[in-house]
Amino acid sequence: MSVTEIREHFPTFEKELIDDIEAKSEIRSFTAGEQLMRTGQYFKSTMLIVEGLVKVYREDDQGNEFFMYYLQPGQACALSMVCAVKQETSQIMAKAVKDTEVISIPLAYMDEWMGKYKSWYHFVLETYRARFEELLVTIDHIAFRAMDERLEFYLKKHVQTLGSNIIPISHQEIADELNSSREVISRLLKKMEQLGKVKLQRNSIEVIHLS
Amino acid sequence: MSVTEIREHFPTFEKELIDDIEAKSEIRSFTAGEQLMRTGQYFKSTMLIVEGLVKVYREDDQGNEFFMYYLQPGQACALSMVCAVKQETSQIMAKAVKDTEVISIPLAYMDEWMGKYKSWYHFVLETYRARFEELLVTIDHIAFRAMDERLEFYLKKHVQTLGSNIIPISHQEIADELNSSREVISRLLKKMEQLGKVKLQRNSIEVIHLS
DNA sequence: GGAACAATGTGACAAAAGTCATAGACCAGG
DNA sequence: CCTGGTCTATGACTTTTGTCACATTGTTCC
Repeated sequence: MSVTEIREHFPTFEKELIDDIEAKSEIRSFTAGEQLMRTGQYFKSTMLIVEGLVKVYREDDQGNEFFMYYLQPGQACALSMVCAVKQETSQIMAKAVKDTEVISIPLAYMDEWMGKYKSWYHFVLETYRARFEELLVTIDHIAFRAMDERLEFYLKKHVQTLGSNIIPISHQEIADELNSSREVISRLLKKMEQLGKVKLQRNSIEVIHLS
Repeated sequence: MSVTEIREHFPTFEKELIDDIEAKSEIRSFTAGEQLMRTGQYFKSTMLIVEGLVKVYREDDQGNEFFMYYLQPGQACALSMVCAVKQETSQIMAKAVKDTEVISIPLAYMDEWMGKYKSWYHFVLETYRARFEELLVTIDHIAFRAMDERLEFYLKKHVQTLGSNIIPISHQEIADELNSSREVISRLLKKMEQLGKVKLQRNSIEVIHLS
């Protein structure tokens, strides 16, 4: 991991912090589909995303999963930070969607830098705030919105995150992530296609325009 | 606010921190039913609960509200902390359930103490973690559970929080907080009464035993 | 090309939750 | 003790979502 690369994705970090990161952290790579984190796991480090895309989701005892949010380069997993400090276990799962590189920072420095580097302190707090807000938006949707609206929101978010209006995903996968059933998603998608909002192909959805 | 009182509710705080709090914070009182915080408000301070009980809930554009969690003495509002740092607006509402006293700490010290007092630093992070976890539990419930289970959970939480198995609340209020309708809640409660789980009175519910 | 499999489409039905209408029960103030 | 207001009960109905069964269409790999 070069200084330039770190600076590119974390532009607010001051020089000394970047040096410290370079000296003390470790790069870890995950191939698409690999788990970064699973329920019940203890953390010994906190992770900053440098390359790729990570999906964060919740899973209950019966194996139902539920999509929460994506992490992109320049972001960090709030839970790995917050659990790290108290040595608590995680209640969420994270999986690499694309091939992914993360900076793995040992727990000890996480604490030390909070006092030492203003930019690190702000980064950590901003990470908490951003994830907290995302959870609130998630709650809004599942509490207040019906499935058709949630599906549109889900597609919109994917278009933004992937930077492409073609989403490579099956109806079954969407159903899992929204905790619904395949038939329901298929029906809603078909309705959206008739309204000209999307175009359906096998294993992918082309988003034309959403409200 | 006396040193003894602060120490009682925040036993982990070191002596110097308590002195600082005493010197620099302000006590604010709210009567039952009063709003501590509303959507869109800017924060100039962060609040620690000393006495009473505060309900934190979410509200959407159409005025639907949605119960998130209670704050009790010894706890703090994570959002007031996290928003404070970035001067962002809040997306939640907080209301005093009982008469409530809070320590109001100006934003400036919040930051300063993070570096200065280890116990403050840990308190803040633990606050984030705890609220984050509570949000995750909330998401689990609305995503994975049906209304009957959610209702039981809601009642259980109230019994714990209030320290009494008689909950003074109307069916309509419960319906609002679970984002359901009064009739649905009435029907479910009636079913629970037939199963011997609760006893219904006007404006209150006596919890006998929940699974 | 054809077998085997994955993904999608669709009708019929069930279950859960929301809505509407209406009535009775309870309570507070005059 | 009557009256208006709030709270609760309940049947009938609609809508949404979930489930089941089965047909159809692509895809992959011999």
